[in-house]
Amino acid sequence: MPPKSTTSPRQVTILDIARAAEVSKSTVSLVLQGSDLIRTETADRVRQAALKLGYVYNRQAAELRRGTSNRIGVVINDLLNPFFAEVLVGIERKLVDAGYVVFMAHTNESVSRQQTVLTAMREQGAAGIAICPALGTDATMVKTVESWGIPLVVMIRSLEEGTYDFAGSDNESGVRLATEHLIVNGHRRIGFVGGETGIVLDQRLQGYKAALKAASIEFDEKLVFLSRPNREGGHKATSALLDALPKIAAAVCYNDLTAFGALSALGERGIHAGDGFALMGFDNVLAAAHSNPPLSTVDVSPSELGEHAAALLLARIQQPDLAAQRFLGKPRLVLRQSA
Amino acid sequence: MPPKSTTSPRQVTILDIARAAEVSKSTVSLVLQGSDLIRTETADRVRQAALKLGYVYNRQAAELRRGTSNRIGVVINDLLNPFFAEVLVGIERKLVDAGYVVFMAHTNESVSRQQTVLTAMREQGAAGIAICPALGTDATMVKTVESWGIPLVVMIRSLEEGTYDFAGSDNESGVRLATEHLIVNGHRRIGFVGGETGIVLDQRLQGYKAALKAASIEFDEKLVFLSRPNREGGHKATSALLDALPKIAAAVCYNDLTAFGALSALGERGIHAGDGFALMGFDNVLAAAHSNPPLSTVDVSPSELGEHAAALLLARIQQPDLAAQRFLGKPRLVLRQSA
DNA sequence: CTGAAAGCGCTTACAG
DNA sequence: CTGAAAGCGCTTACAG
Repeated sequence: MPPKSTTSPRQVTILDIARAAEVSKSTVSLVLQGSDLIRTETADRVRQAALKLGYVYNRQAAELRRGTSNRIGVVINDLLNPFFAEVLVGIERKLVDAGYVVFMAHTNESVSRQQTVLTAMREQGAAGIAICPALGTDATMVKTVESWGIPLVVMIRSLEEGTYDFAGSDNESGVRLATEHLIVNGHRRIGFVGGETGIVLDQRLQGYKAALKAASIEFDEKLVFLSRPNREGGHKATSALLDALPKIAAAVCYNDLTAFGALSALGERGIHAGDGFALMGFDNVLAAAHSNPPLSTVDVSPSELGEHAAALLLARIQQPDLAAQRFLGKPRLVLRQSA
Repeated sequence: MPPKSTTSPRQVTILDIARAAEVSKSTVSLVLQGSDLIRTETADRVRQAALKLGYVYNRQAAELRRGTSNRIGVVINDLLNPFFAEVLVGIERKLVDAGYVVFMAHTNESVSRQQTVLTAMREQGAAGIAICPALGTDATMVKTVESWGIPLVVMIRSLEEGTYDFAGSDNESGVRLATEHLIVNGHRRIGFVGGETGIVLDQRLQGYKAALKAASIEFDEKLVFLSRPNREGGHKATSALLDALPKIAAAVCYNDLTAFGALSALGERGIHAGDGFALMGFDNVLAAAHSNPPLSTVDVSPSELGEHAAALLLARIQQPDLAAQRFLGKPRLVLRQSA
C-alpha cells in the first residue's frame, strides 16, 4: 500500500489565471508553452496574472494529457563503492542538464529490490531507465523492461546475451594493461586480489591471464585470492595472499576499492606499496590520487562512463528504433606511487 | 524547455479491464485498491482480466485525481564525498521501504543548481524534500520550500536561523572528543586540518577550541590549516602544516576525507600516522576502517543520519503541524591505528 | 454490492 | 489570434 500524502492545499490552476487575465484557459496554456500564436499583449497579461497568483505548473497533469514523461530512473547496485557514486554523478549531471529529473534507487546488489524499484519506476511513468544490474541479474531483465516499452541502458556490467544499449569499460584490456605494467617492471609472480563473481570479474581475470600468457608466464590459480569487491575484502584477500606466499611482491587488484584494502593490509605488515611491493588498482576513482601511497591504477573515467550512458539513453528515447549501441571506454594506465 | 518523450504506445486502462470483466470501471478501480466492497468473485474476475491484459497501474493519473504524491526529493551537495553517499544510502533505503520513490539531485555545492532542482521537484509534485544544503545556501531557502507547502527536512548543515526539521550530528562535541583524545595522550600542540567555510566548520573549530581551553592550552591560529574538505585539500593542508611546523606531531581533521589526504601527505614524508604522528578524522565513513593506517575518528553514523532524516520527513508528511524536530546524533570516538 | 457522472489540471484539435 | 469541447487515466461521492 503506497503512502498517501496530500500535496498543497488548494492549487492555483490555469483556470484561475484565465479568469484573472480574462481569457480562456486554452489561451493560458498556449502562452505558458511559449506559443507564438498569442498576441504579445495578451501573453503579457497572462504571465502577469500567473505571477501574481503564484501559479505553479502542474507537470503531472500536462504529462498525463500529453502522454509524455521527463523522469528517468537510474538504479545503482552499490552506492557505497565510490566508483558507482562517480558514475551516478556523471549520469545525473547529464540527465538534469537535458531537462530530466532522476528517480534514483539503490539496490545494494539485491535482485529482488531491483525488481521492486524497476516496477515502481514503471508505474511512475519513467521515460527511460539506466541500470547497473545487481549481481545475479538475469538477462531477461532487459527483455522485461523493453517489453514495458521503456528505453533502457545498462551500465558497467553487461548481461549474458541479447542486444541492448550498454556503457561500460573494456575490463579485459584494462587489467591486461595493469598486469603488463607489472611484468615490464620485472615481476613474474603476480597475485590477483579481490572480486567475487560476475562477468566483470571474468573479464578482468581474462585480462590478467592474457597478459601472463603474452609474457609466457604460466597462470597459477594459487595466486588468485578472491573476495568481496570492497576494502574489507581487499584487506582480507591480501592478508591471505601474504600469509600463503610471503615472498610475493606484486599484485593487481580487482578494483581500486580492493586495492585500498590491500594498501591497508600491506601497511599493517610494514610494507609500503611502491617500495618492495607493486600494487595496481582498477577504475581510478577520485580517492586513488590521494591514498597512502597514491595508487597506480587504470583509469576508466567513472563519471564519463555515466555521461556516456546518459547520452545513449537520451539517443534511444529520441529514436526508439535505433540499433543497439555499445560504448566501451578505453582504459588508460595511470602511474602513481604504488607500482 | 523540458524534453518531450512519449511513453508506451497504447496503454491498457481500467476501462479495458472493465469491458473484459464486464463490470464498470468504478468497480475495477475499487478492486485495484483492495476495497472489500466488491464481491470476491467479481474481484477475482477483474484481477484475472487485469493480468491477462497486462495492465499497469497509472499512478500519475491516480495521484492527479487524488491530489497525492509518493515522490520525495532528496538533494545532495556533494556525492563524491563518501559521507554524503552514505547519508543518501540511508535515507533512500528508509524512504523506499516506506513506499516512496526518490528523486535525487546532486548540486555539487552550487546554490543555483540547487534552486533549479528544487523548482523541478516542486513541479513534479514532490510530497517532501530532504536536503543537504549547498555551501552558501541562504536561510530563506527553508521558508521558500515551506511556502510551497512542501514538507522539508534539512540534513547535516543547519542554516542560520529559523525553525525547521533537522538531522545532523553534534559537530562541536564530536571534534571536542577527538581533540581530547589527543590531549589525553600527551599532545599539547595539535593542528587543525581542513575545512573551508560554513557552519559545520565553525562548529567543529569550536569543539577543537573548547577541548584546548578545557586543558588550558592556548588556541593558536597558526595551527589551523584550512582547505577544501576533500582528500586533495587535506593533502595540501597537511603538507603546509608539516612545512610550517616540522615538529608538530598531532592533528585533528575537519573530516575523514581530509584525514585521508593527510595520511597520504604524511606517507610521502615517511611518516606513518599512529607512530610518531597522531591523526584524528571525523565522520567514520566506511573507508576509515581500512585506510592505511586505519583511521581513528569520531563516528557519527552517516547512514543512520540519513535514516533519521527520513523518519523526520515522514513524520512531518503525516502531521504537517508537528513542532519542528531536531535530531542531533551523538558522536562516539572510535580508535584505530592513526591515533 | 455495483454503475453513472463529475472532476483532478492540463493540452490539443477544431471552429470561428 | 482566441474560445468551447473533448479527453489523458484515474477516484470518489452519490444513487440505486
